[in-house]
Amino acid sequence: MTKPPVMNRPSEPMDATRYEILRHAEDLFGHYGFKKTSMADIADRAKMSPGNLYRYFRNKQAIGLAVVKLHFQQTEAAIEAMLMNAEDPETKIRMLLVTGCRLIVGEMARNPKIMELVEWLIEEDEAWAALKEHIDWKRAKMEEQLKAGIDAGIFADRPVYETAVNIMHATKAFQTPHGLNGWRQKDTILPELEGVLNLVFSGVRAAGEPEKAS
Amino acid sequence: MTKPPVMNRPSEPMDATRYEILRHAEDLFGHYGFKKTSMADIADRAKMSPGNLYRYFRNKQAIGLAVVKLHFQQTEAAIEAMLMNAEDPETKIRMLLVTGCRLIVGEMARNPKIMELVEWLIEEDEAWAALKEHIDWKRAKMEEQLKAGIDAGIFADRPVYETAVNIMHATKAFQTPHGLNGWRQKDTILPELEGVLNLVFSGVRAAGEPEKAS
DNA sequence: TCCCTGAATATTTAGGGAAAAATTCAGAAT
DNA sequence: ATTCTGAATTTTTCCCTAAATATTCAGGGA
Repeated sequence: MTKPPVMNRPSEPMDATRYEILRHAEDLFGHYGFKKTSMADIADRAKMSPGNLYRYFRNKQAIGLAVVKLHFQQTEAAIEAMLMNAEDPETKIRMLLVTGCRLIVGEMARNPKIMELVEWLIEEDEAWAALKEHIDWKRAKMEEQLKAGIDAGIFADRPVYETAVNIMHATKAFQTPHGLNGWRQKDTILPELEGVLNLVFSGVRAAGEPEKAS
Repeated sequence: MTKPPVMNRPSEPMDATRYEILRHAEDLFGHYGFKKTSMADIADRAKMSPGNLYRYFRNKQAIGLAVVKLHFQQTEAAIEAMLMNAEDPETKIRMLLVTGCRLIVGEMARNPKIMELVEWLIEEDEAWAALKEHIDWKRAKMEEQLKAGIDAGIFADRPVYETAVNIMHATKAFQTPHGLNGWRQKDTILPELEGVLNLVFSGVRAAGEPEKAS
């Protein structure tokens, strides 16, 4: 049984009215979609006049963006929680990426309207910065684990930032709603991501073969 | 994992009329875009009546698809030519992917209208099979080189099909018009692909560390 | 002053008929 | 028989206006 998604308490300071608007907006966007939800609908639910919404948000898109940002925050919190269960750096990196992917896929099934909103906002260049922040967050987490793995002698000693960026690129198609749409059947995604991760950790070259200058 | 058969891809039998239609259609699609080119336009250029087009193509989409297939064939030919310049398997695999990416990026700059057509056809599920064939072609080429590398002792001895699939997934975002649109500035793509390839060939783990069961 | 309302204004969307384009087809041309 | 034409038919797009919606703003109540 799946509980309906409950929004987390936002981490940024946010007054009660602002939060009240977001709560109802998320609910309505999820039910009817972003475009079919009117400012009047939101105002009704939040028991205020349409005009008042503009004291808290520049416009309707800004409300959509705030909802999306909350979802990113939730995802990050869920990933943090997951990471507590793992011991070694490799497993943590795998979890970081697999959990992220699983959450998006689950969200696309459970809450397609919100995912449409994310995609649309990204196309409109609105959510680009937010998505980039989320990706940077993941990459930074990964850097920590790469560092730990190198210190433990498990990973080859290579620059962590560059390596993290490369891993992010190699798994890019598994991490954005945009990229995930490229797949036809969503149920093969996780094994495929596992495959890429196996490759990424092992590499193609035989042990002892020198690296090529590219 | 089950390997799909690699089928011969002889271009469909193409008589002079059929080719004449395609020539002009490609030209018009490139100039005005697929949707703004009418069957009447194509018929005019090809000096025939609109009705006659339907003796050679089921409908307008089929013409678009044929144009796209031609582009895939051209790309494959260009890649084949490139591969002749390389000696060792690693360089060949790198070229296979880098050249493919470079060609798409170049094509997107030079011929954006045709790339839009590709994307649109894929969304309409029309060109999906053609794209899949193209991807399978690349993957099969890669398998050959993996095999050669393993035989030469340069690559670790792992199943070539699975490895090739994983490499394709890891570079997916660099290989489809769809995926490439996810990038903001196209001029950083090639270095980023190089980075992913370095990672893929070297792997993250330190030499001698055992592989994990995933 | 601060928070808010609701009517006024600006912008976007929806519906429906006209125009254009896609597709079909009866039969002409070769 | 085969290839092709051009008008007839079906489907899609375009365009325009009414209606819906987004956004602004002048002012009301704490």
